[in-house]
Amino acid sequence: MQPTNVKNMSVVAQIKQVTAKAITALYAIDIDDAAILVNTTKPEFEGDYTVVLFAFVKQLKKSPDALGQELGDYLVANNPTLLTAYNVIKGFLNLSITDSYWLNFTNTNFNNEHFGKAAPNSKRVMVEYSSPNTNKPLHLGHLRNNFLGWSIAEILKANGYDIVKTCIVNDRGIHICKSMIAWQLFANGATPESTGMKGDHFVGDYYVKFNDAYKLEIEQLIASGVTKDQAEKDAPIMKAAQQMLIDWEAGKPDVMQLWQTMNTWVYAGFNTTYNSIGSDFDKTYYESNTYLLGKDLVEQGLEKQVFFQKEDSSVWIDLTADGLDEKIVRRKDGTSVYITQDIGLAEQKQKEFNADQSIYVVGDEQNYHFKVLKLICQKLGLPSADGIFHLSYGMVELPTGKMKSREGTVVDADDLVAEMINISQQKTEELGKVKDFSNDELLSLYNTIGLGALKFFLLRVDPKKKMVFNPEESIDFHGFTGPFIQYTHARIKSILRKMEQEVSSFKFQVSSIDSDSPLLPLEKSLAITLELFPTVIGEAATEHDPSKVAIYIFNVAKTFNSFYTEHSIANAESEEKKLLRLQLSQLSAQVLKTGMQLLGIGVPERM
RNA sequence: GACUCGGUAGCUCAGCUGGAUAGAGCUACAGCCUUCUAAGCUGUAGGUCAUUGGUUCGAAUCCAAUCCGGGUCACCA
Repeated sequence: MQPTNVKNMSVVAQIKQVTAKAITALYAIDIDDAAILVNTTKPEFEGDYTVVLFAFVKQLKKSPDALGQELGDYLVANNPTLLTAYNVIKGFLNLSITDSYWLNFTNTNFNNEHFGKAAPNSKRVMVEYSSPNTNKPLHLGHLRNNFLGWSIAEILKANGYDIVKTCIVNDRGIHICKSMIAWQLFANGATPESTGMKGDHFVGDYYVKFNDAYKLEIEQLIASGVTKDQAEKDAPIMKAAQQMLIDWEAGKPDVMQLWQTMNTWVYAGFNTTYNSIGSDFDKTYYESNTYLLGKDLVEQGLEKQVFFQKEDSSVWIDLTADGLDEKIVRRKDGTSVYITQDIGLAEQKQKEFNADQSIYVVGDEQNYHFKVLKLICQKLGLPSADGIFHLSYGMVELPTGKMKSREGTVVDADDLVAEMINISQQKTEELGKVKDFSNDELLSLYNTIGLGALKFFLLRVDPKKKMVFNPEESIDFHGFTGPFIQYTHARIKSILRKMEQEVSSFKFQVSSIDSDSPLLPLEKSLAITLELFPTVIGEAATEHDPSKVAIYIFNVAKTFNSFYTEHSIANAESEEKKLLRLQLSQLSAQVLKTGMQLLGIGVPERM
């Protein structure tokens, strides 16, 4: 925090600063701002913010009470624009902020569309997310990944970073070959066009068909007296898939042709899904192009003696000193393993984009992998190494437990999105508030609400934690949900539309407020809540946690709704009050809009 | 087994750089639409913060052990 520009400092930061100064002035002791604990005051006590004094009691050899009195006196006397009163209860120094401070705050920010956002800081961050396999369509787990990736990118942008969004498509490997084999065997030349299916679902079906056929062959083999292990190896369809992978790596023309055709189908399907959920990428990497990367780095690693070779000529790194294992980086046959291409890709990204940080949005089952990846890159001395950050997120489970493709409990992304949009249509029609909307407007509204509900549901919990997706609860549009916030925004916009006269002619300038009508509790708590926005955006970025934003804007919406129910804006007690409330309303709408935008969620003008 | 993450209200989750009587939403119950959108607001009910011990002025938060659950420990990705 730069103490030079007081105007841009949060209230809490200012309190810390003046408290540190006060302690220095009173007791000739240097105190770091960060050492001072400031909380919001509990509602049952008088005051807005509380300085916790216990930490200094011992050092200053004062009783909490005496210290509180002295500090309080000094603070209020020396900061008349910020503080108006104090009281001390036990070791807590409760401070009251002046009304004029809050009036000034709303006055200077209500018309600022960038409120909460930081200026560009000339640092670049790459965010890799989504990273699908091309053998099946996206599911609920991918949605969490996509929403997180998009949101963290937006949050970092709001903190001034230059963002490059990337996607690595896993378009090669045995799983793709399985779909290809099954298509050859069972499709009779069918295509997405001929069947009217979305390409990714079409290909995914053949992946399922492969597994069905494979299972059947295993059963037959076992019935003929073969052991299970042997049957799994011997099943003809599996052998065919493995052969196809070899042919693919050899570049056999007909295999390449089929591979390209089927991937094209899948990409068409993915693009539809990405469009509907709002995912986009500045750069897409394909594993078929990157899987050979990193080979030269293995050589370099051997030269630098970061890696070592075993008798069978396979290449390893010893990470036991770092509490991990030995890890292979090149097979004895000279082919590279997964982590090798990741090292290579990290280097490639660095060359291409030269980012200060590289965030990988990947599930927590790969925690170990990314720990290893970062370590190896560091030991190799790659310039990108220290910037590697694994944004690890927990699995999405159903109330019945984990999603299992074998049991058909996987929630398909397209289905889910469609269902959410459907439900938002039903609810909207039931309420009948937008009967004058055109068809296009209606469709766009259903989309905004349906996706808003879904995205908010998946983003409102800490990414690191696994979460339960309850279909019934997630489609609830009340309480801690996206639609609740969208609704609050629409409400505010409705008021602003109705009071356009005031909005345009007075521009809401409130220069003073009469002493007869100080800030009412709900007015003040709304201002206090709004003032937190820049701090929250900063925290969400440093902790890579969009849920911080979700929880915060829910709070803003709740606080606004209480304020709105209690106080009339159009028929306020005085002109000053009316303008103040208009300012608070406009700033609330602004914060809700920006906050939702950071989550990738739109807010309607009406709903 | 080793490593790792978690266990907070009936359910889903906040709170965890130690601070006042642990908070939301959902559910249940009771109220509030002649006044700016009731997808709203207000209230009631709901807790041994997994257990035990420790650290200290103070522990849901830090430490240790135990119990329970997830993940990882592939020449898969």
